[in-house]
Amino acid sequence: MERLVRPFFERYTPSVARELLGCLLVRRIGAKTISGKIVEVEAYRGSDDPASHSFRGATKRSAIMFGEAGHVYVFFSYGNHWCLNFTTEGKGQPGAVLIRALEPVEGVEEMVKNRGVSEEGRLTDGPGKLTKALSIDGSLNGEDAVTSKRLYVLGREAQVRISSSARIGISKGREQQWRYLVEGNPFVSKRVTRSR
DNA sequence: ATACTGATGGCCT
DNA sequence: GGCCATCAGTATA
Repeated sequence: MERLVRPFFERYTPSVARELLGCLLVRRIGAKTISGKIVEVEAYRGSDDPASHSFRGATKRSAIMFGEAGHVYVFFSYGNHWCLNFTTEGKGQPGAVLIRALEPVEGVEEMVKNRGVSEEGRLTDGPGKLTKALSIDGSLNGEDAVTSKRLYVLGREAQVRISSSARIGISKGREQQWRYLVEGNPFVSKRVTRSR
């Protein structure tokens, strides 16, 4: 499999999001490799998307979304969890794809250790869980996934069936069906849309 | 099975 | 002060 290149990310965010499904997310820490197939994502854009961090323009947190596509955007959520995104579109045109769930492929023992659990099940079926499993935190914010040795994405080998829904955990922008899942994959997040 | 809640911090009004 | 791109635990059925 080939690593995803810059032009892949420099497109309309929902298209990038759909095509990230089935790709392999790779995390390398020294000699160790942890990887998983991307099975659930969400697209976030800019001034047309009230659910996005970049809706009201660039802030210290969201500045990365306004920069070059293909970079890692990691933010701290609910005071407890890190969430992983890849930036999209062009400079000045903000966008990012949130990685919501993985199907573990390599380094399962390491994931178990990082998660601090005893069982193998449900290691990466949520955005906060997969960052913990892959040891991803704010120190990777801004990393260039096109050139990084620590965190990158390999293209998919086979076509996947995709279904979509409203995004999870947001109250505005629910009209967009910008959450994408690999149809029938058991590793997608189990939480259902809140009705707040 | 669903429903609610505490933890905990950054960002917004 | 209120609102979150969350999760694990507890309570209730």
